[in-house]
Amino acid sequence: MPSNLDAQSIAPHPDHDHQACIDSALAAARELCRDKQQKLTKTREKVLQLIWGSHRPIGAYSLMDALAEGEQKRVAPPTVYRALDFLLELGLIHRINSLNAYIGCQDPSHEHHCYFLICTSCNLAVETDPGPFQAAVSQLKQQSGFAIRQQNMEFNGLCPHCRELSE
Amino acid sequence: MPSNLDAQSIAPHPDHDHQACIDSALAAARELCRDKQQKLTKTREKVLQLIWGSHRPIGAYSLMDALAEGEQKRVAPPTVYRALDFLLELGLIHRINSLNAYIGCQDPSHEHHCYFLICTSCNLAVETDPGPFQAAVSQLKQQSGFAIRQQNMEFNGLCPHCRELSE
DNA sequence: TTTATCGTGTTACAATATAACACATCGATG
DNA sequence: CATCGATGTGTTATATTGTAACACGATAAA
Ligand SMILES: [Zn+2]
Ligand SMILES: [Zn+2]
Ligand SMILES: [Zn+2]
Ligand SMILES: [Zn+2]
Repeated sequence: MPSNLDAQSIAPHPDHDHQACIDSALAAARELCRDKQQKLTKTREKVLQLIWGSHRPIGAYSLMDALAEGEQKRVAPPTVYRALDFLLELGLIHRINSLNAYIGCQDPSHEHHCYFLICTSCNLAVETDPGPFQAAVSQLKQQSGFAIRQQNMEFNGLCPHCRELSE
Repeated sequence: MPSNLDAQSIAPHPDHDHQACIDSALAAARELCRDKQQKLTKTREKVLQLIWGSHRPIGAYSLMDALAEGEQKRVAPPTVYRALDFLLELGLIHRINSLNAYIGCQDPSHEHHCYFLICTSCNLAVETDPGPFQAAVSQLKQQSGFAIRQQNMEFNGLCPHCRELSE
């Protein structure tokens, strides 16, 4: 996990140095692509950078709008979706199913399950450690007889910042 | 939870008496609507019944197709979505975000979080007990500072039946 | 140079969901 | 009984999210 997050919480502080998040995410992406012999093309890198524009999930069509900024032509949906598919495949981003939106992965260096806390007020999405849940998952495998391959958790509520504001 | 499920697993056995599932689901729905002073209209009841047609999530447009069977006219999307909204609101059904589809709630008598195991082969979706996960959730609340209001888990894998078939 | 592979451009379309407004039903109230 | 308000439905149009199919271009291996 990146180290420039609030020490008291896994949620990024509103005042944190977010450029550092972007830089380290892009650096990690380049490294991962080198390792896996995949090409981080201009389009893919731009999409990843835009996704890392915030810690909030962003939709495919918003990404198209963002890509269009300062350009002559808009890209068509397939262009964005191909980039998203590539980034998803490599684990550089996650899809938030409840929002039809995409967010950067905090730690793409190894595959992992998709566990998120999502603020219903400001849309902040924080990736969390699946570890503490694995005992319950094991039990569930036993009881259900399912061969669980993918875990996806999306919890909603108020982030620390929005809690303060709502008091 | 209904009692006509396989004793060895929380997954419904392929040969179980499914009509009993439908009947008890509809009975529970009528009771809940009476308690909450809500009207289970013809459309709403029909939609609920169709959703309970299987233990697989079904999409809104498939429901529209099913509603059209043997009828002169097709209903328009808003009709189905209104019924779905009503049923979701009352907790009679759940939405499976990863599939854009809807499935009957196993136990609508009290509010609870949405925890599902979903078979990637046959689409069987089994609702599971959030209980074993709550210790980890508490810890997560502490560490994240989030006020968690809603929990949604969707785990994918092979159901017991499909595991056997794939061996 | 040829060929194969990969990434992109472009057009059209599919699938899911909602907005807005008209109408009908029905029970409460006068 | 007559009227009113609340709720549910019908209807049309449209928004939002995502894909299929095929053509083109760059790159790199043979
Ligand atoms: Zn940041
Ligand atoms: Zn927030
Ligand atoms: Zn059944
Ligand atoms: Zn199965």
